[in-house]
Amino acid sequence: MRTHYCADVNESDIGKSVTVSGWVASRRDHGGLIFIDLRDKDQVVQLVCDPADNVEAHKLAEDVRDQFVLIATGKVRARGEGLENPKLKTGKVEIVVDNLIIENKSLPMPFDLGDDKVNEEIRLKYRYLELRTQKSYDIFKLRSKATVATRNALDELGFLEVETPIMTKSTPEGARDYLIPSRVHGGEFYAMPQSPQLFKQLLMVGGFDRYFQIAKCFRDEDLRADRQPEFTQIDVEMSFCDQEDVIEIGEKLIHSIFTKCGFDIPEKFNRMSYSDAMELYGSDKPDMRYDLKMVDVMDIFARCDNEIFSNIAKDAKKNRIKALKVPKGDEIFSKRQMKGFEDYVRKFGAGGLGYFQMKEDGLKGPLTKFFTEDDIQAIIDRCELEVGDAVFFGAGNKKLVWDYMGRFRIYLAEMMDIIPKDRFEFLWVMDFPMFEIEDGKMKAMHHPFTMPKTDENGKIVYDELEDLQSISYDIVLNGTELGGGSIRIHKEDIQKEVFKLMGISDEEAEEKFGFLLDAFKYGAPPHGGFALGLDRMIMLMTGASSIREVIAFPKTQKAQCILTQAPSEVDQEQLNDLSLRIRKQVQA
RNA sequence: UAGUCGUUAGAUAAAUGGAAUAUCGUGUGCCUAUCAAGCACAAGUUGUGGGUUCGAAUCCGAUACGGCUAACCA
Repeated sequence: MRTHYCADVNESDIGKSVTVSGWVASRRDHGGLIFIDLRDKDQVVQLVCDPADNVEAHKLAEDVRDQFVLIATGKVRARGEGLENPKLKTGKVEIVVDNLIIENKSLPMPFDLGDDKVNEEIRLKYRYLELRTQKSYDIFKLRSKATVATRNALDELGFLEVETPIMTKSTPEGARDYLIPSRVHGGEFYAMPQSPQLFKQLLMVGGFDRYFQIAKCFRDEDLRADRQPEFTQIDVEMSFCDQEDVIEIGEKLIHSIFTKCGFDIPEKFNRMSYSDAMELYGSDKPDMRYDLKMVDVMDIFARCDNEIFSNIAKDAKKNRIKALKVPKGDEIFSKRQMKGFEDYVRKFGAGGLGYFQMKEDGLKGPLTKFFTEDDIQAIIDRCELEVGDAVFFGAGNKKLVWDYMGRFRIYLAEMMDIIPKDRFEFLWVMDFPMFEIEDGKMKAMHHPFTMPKTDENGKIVYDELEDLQSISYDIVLNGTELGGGSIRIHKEDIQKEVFKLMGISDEEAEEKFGFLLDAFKYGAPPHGGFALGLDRMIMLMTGASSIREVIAFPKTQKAQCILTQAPSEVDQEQLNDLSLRIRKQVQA
């Protein structure tokens, strides 16, 4: 049908007859002479309809409107002196149309294509029109490049791509499942996978040695700017490996993907322990593009006259008093702003937010009166304060302090606009705790199949269960959790002990994961792996502000698809088939 | 569920309690070299439903919808 894509028409075609096709990006009628910018998948080429060249084509062009579908044949010619358009790749030439076919018409656009200020609801309702823009095309071109690079890189490293089921078994723990009612087994449900975790471990028992999958995953939790109910994960698992082997594969894969997508990133990434990440940055996914580290000042506050602080400082195990220095903060922020920061951290459970200002004549602030001169000097030294700096304090339960001081760090960085764009800072966060206590219950921090650290005899040893570490790692990019993984438990006795520590009974374990535990009885190899969030990766590569931009047909925060109106009610007949009855909500 | 911001023409925005405006788009007409071209003209249920008022886009309740955030996300 076509001889050229619009983008490919160039000076070497001058004098030749070409056929191009696409959508009208703009039409300009100069009275007698009509110009049409024709766009196909990405680029634009200019058509000229001149009655002096072809009366019929010109007559047809009078009816042409934006986004009509055209097939145009004509001679390529150089644009005259001063008529070139440097903004277009094809700006040095144009096509003089002698045969024009209006293949299809279009209603006027319901919104201005390419105007990203347009309400997202409208853009999503007409998502297919937004996809027609160059910006969208470029995003999905990059996404495609990334997935192809993934397949090539892993193929070269000896990984086998295997598909695992979408209709599977509900596994409690973790996020809420999306359920699929069974017709054949009334009252029973399949679950959609939150990740192919258990299947990939079974593939290791199956002897495939190295597996990967670009896997759709489903989680029924509330949506965020970087979270969708269905998302894509690059899922990787390998046998006979230790942590270093897995990290090496992860770095090779990420390096290969980013390189193929045109980004220059290092081959090896920095590492940080989970506990350092929390103590220094108040986050298990610190953004390393800027500094703003926290400093511990609990010992100094223990000596102050303020009982609130000295009491908090008494329990060094449970509590923290952290200082966050903001270079030149006293010069940047007004006193009013500094007080306003307190409101920000209160939203995340902080009792308050103390601050000092470093003035010419020493440290000032509402809290200084509680400290001796020596201790004030100690604070200055510990925080390395210089004139013009401000320093903020958070005190209380360590998890709370980490959380709100960590958020405050990000908030400050955004406010001061010190986050460099166009930079990729990768970081491995290592040695996550095995368990976390939630409502007095021991919960797996990663998942219950994560290998805890053991001694040389393969025994789990710990003083406090909370301090027991696991062999697990997250890969963090610019403050976003790009993915994570772990070495898995492949021995029955360790798995049993972990279940026991978590308070999961043998019966419960059997019922929930019996198939996996059975499989491990038949020679499970040591194995481990990781998974990378593909959507988030593309989001970071393209600088998109929302994950919805990098998903072809995304859902809104209420988990609806505005385009198809899903979810929707179904026929009574379908419900009967599935042995389901809908309990009607009674209007109050 | 809560906090917060928002909802004005097809789109984006403006409007001290007193005539609803602008830009783009759309339609019609004019125009032979523009670069989303220019000129002229044309078309409006202020999300919905109440209230206060001589008079409401504006003030006050209510409600719907959307964005962001929190709880959730092994």
